[in-house]
Amino acid sequence: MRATPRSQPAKAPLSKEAVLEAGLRVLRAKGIDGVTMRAVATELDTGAASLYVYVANRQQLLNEMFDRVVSEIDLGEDPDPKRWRDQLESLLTRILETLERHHGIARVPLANVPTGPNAAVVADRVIGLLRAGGIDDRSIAFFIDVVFLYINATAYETAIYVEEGVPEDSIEADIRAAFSQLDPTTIPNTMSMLDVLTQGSGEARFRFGLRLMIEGLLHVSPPEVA
Amino acid sequence: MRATPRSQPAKAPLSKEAVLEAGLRVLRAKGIDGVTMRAVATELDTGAASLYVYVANRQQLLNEMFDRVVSEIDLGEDPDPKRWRDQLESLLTRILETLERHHGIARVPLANVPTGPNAAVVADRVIGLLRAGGIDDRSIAFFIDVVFLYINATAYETAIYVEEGVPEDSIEADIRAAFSQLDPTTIPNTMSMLDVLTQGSGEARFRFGLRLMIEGLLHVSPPEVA
DNA sequence: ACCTGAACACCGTTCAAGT
DNA sequence: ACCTGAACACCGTTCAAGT
Repeated sequence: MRATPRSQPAKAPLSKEAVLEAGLRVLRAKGIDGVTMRAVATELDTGAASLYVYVANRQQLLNEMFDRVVSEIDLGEDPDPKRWRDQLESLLTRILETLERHHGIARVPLANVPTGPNAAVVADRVIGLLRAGGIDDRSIAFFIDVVFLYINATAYETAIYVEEGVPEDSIEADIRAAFSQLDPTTIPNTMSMLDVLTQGSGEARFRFGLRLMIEGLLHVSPPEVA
Repeated sequence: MRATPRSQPAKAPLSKEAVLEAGLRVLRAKGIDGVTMRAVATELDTGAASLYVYVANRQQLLNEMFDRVVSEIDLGEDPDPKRWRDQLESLLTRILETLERHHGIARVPLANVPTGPNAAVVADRVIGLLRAGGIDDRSIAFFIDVVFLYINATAYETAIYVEEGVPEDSIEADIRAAFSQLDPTTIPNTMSMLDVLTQGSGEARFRFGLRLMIEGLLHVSPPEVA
């Protein structure tokens, strides 16, 4: 049997597509810090140098991976002025969940304004929901910035705890241990509400923050601009 | 002349203190990513291995540097129920400014709950101001989390732009350029408010977010806890 | 045009050896 | 006890050489 091209061990040819998929596989398996050029290359049975034909550098690889992740987000139903608040809160929560499912990918939009097509569509839907709620454009412009920063930071923080292997329930114990090391007279308020401070899941805290921002939007006057 | 210890070239003896100060000098000069064990060691005229007598590892060095930075924050006057909102907004803004003055140090509290003494005192003061405003403890507990996440993420984002040398005014042009690459029919809302979207300084956006959260606190019911 | 091995200039951390 | 050089196991990126 002659080794024709077709009978080769079937190593898939490289392509930007293949590089991104390999990157996402590595992300799922080892988290964002595990996504090194070498690791992605190994996943593709090649050397790190080969990737540079398809991506300019590691940062651009991560940027493109991010936009792929964002494409998974379900935009939900069209904006309905009667239910815009619920729709908005649900969409924003789905965004968070999608980012959290991809350990640490949220560091990417934290590090540079995402300009991929999918991210733009998601942001556009958020704007649409706010308009359905009758919010003025200037407030919307600022709100978008604030709320995405909040979502990304939340997802990134979650990823770090997962990466460090901190079990959710040990955080409370850690915090208590740390506070007990300090001089209680310098932090009287904290000491008098230690129980309350450590209550509530990350999810509940996130949703409370969302509600604060949305409710605030209904009571704060639009920002002045120069 | 015999070389007595006193007549040596006066290399300051190492100490945790000295290591932290060297770390902060490197931070000011090269940003958070420049704070490598080797760079800090060079600053002290020694090798990286020598630092491990005083700090367990790089992460702990950064943690301790962070608490030192936090010690610079001016807590302001004692909480006054008549002016608590202004006091709170000012304090939170001063926290942001202090973090922004130390390029990228905000990545530290984003990566692990800060448990140093100075951070605890600052948080305690924020709690005190909220109590002066009559906010209930459960809302305070969640608010603290949310607002510090917001501040840290804002400071971190600023640091990245500075590190990458992006001039503040080029961001608008970059965003416009990115949007013009996309299919306008997929982002109708965005296209119809492009001007508004790029208005406003980072400072103005940050303060708007703060106002949303504080105003929200006055209109949202306290979170339920299991 | 695409792919590759080797090299360059870095990292954090450990450890045996010195004082 | 403190300090150190060298080594280990990594990085991202470049480049000359191959096909």
